[in-house]
Amino acid sequence: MSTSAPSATPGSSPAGGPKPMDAIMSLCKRRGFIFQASDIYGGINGFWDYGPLGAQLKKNLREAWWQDMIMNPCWGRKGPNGRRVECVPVETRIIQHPKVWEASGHVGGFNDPMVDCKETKGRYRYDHVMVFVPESGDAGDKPVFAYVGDQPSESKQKKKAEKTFGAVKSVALSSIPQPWTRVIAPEAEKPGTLTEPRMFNLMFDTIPGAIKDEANRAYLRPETAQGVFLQFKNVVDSSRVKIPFGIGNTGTSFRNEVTPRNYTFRSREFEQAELEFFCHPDESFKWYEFWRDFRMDWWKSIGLAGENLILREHAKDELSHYSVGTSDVEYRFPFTFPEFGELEGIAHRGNYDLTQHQKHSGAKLEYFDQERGELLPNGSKRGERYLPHCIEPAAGLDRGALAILCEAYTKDESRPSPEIMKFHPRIAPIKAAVFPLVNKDGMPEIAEKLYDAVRARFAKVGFVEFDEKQSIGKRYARMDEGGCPFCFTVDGQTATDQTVTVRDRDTGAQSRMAMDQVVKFLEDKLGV
RNA sequence: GCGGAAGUAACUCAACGGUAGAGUGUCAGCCUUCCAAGCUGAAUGUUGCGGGUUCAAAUCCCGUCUUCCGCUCCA
Repeated sequence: MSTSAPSATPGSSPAGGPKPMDAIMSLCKRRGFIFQASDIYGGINGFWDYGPLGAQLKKNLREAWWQDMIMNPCWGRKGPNGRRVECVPVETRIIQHPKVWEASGHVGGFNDPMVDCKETKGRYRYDHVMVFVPESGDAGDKPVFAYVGDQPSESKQKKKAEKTFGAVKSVALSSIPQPWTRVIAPEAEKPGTLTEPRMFNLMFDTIPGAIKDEANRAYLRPETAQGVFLQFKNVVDSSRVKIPFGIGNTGTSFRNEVTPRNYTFRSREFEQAELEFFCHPDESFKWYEFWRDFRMDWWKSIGLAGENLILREHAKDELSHYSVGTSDVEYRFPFTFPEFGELEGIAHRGNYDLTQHQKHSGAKLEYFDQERGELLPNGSKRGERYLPHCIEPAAGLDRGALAILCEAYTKDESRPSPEIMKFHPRIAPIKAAVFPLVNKDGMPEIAEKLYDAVRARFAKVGFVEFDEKQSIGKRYARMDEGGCPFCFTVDGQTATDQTVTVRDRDTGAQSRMAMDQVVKFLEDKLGV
């Protein structure tokens, strides 16, 4: 039988609005994609675990990135220099020397309590803010004037304070009882615009070593990129790479997000897949465009095609201080709809990071390029010494997995199994399933044999399932929710002509094929 | 961080202050020759957690945690 109901468009609900996020989350829990971390203890804010299907889904995503970025970069596409793109991997640690994060700029004004001004949007270090009050210390109902030492606000506020009180003295903001309804912020006009002090400790910290000594404080990395810069010289010295080339790094990072929100989208622990591509400054912008375009194509290739994916070039005033160009690959999540949320940032970082680490570590990180410089009489080039520029495509694997889950979720009420996860076969955690149509007449035995063969061949890329329980309809439905793209069923005809049916998840349509063609069929469909 | 809403079985949800239930799923058996079909049965709950009020709390009160929504934040 062949039922091919019209399938809903992946990526949007039939009405064209956002898909129901609660239904997606419910399915993710029910089928073992995503669980809340420490669920039985009531959960922990900002942390999520993956269940059996989710773990394999994410592994497939990570593997796809590894293959297409490191082992066979850009599917063999030629770079702007007309040559093959070359990349190598590293695997660097979550914990590095604390000075790394000083050099990178991550340790700075963000580990101290800060107060914000609601009127001017100014932000001040709490312990730096002083206040002019009357000499007596009692301002009565009058406002008092906050300032920051050695800033224009100091003299300005002092004048105002003296006009109000006459003789004044200055005290720390922290000595004034909250709420600060009578405090006028440094650049503000109205009183009471300062928030209470807040800690912006973005980075998690820890103390390595058996003895707890503050002097040893180290941080859990907020990005994997820095590990690459730290090992740049070692990689160059040990692996015969030549500029231009990339170094990829994947792994867990931590950010103490102020407000974890939107399911796994803004988690405090998350996994990144980052490539740092080093090139000569003169060629850097071309490489930036190259990577920007490839990364967009890549996300499309694993199933995020459609209107839900966009490439957004950052405006000038949005750029980091070191970047001359940044683009985001963004996906229209149900919870951002109709806006988009970032999946990956492709940043031109110039030579900022290598410069910083060279300065802070004292190590020489320049690259000696023997293919550049004037031609010498002996036929070789003089060479050129420089700090390479860096293009950084930095993807969030958990965000990628979430986008894939959202994109795949399809509700089709016309199907007996209305909820279908339409994963791209390459990413699908379950690759195939084998069923006996009924649990008798020799069918289970034949099906087991087929299952063994398929599993032996494809277990390295995902689950291969065998299911003989309950009705065939329930088994198909289960596979639809798990996102298994192909189900092979042994039926009464199999014993006589060695054929089985293959059912397509997205259409429900079936066709018959020789049993010994099943492995070949899957090889083609799964691309392995 | 602020404001609002919610939290009961794996999922979706019921239950007047008075014995915690249903549907779905899961599991087992029977049946079954292609789509959550049928029959029979089973397991799963300190009602998020901790206090309080009460003879009695899923229910009322307080605290706390988590999730969702809106602000804020997102180096």
